[in-house]
Amino acid sequence: MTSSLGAGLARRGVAPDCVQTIELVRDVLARVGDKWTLLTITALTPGPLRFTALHEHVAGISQRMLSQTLRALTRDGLVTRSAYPQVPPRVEYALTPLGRSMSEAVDELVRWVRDHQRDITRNRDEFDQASTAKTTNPPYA
Amino acid sequence: MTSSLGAGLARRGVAPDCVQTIELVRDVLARVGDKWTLLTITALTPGPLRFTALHEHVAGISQRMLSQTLRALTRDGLVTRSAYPQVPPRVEYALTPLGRSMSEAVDELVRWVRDHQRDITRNRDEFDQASTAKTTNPPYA
DNA sequence: CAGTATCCGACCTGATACTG
DNA sequence: CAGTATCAGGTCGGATACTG
Repeated sequence: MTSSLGAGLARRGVAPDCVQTIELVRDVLARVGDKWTLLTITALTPGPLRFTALHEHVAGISQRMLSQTLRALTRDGLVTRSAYPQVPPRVEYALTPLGRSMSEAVDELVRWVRDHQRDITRNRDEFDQASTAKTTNPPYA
Repeated sequence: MTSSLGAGLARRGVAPDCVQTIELVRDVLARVGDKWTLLTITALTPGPLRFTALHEHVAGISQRMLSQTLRALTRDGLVTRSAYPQVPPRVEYALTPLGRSMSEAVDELVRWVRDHQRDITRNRDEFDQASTAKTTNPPYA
């Protein structure tokens, strides 16, 4: 079996710490899957950046979302926030070793998606076409 | 560099198909990170299951959400839906080879999370404590 | 510069009820 | 059995305006 999640995670009555794990997994997965995290991490991969620089690199993000995303990443220890007491203020964000480590793990998945991109989009097209078709001409009819 | 996303994805002016890739990546990541997908896939890993069986295996899911999750997975070609024309109706869901393939890729990430679980929760605790502390006793003060 | 505060619409989710 | 329809509550994200 493929599952490092353990057999029967979805069953009722799994061990509490296993449940805790699955929740954290979903949590991390959800974070990396949210609208801006992946882009932000990618922007930080070459090296540290200041808030404004990030704001420019991650096209389309608002200050609010960037700030929020960075705080979440910092909280998890994936990114460091270094504030230098200057006027005007200067704050640099950088990936931590943990952050890079995760980034690499995520990259596996990124690679998978890239390798199977065609399959997925084709499947979607077929599905959508079939769904549309059934209104005018049901399959198997 | 670690990035199979390519350098500068977050920059303006990246190649269109690269943008398409990143969007699909986020899309897949978001799906796998949503509340029920991982649990559903895990439930299907041992073998095919009927709708009601899934509903029982994935504790806490509503019919609505299960139906929605399954449709999304089916659309992407990760799961097959086989309806047998009987009374009462019988519908079986199963992972496709593509679905298993993705499940394995995801498992890498799952393993990573499990391996770094302690780090993350510790980081969070420290961060939260520091945040709370600053109200009563600012750090570095 | 590096954020925070506020408002607001869109979307996601769960609960409940109904159907082929 | 295997769903869909509908509604209410909460959350997410963007736009805008303001601050140390």
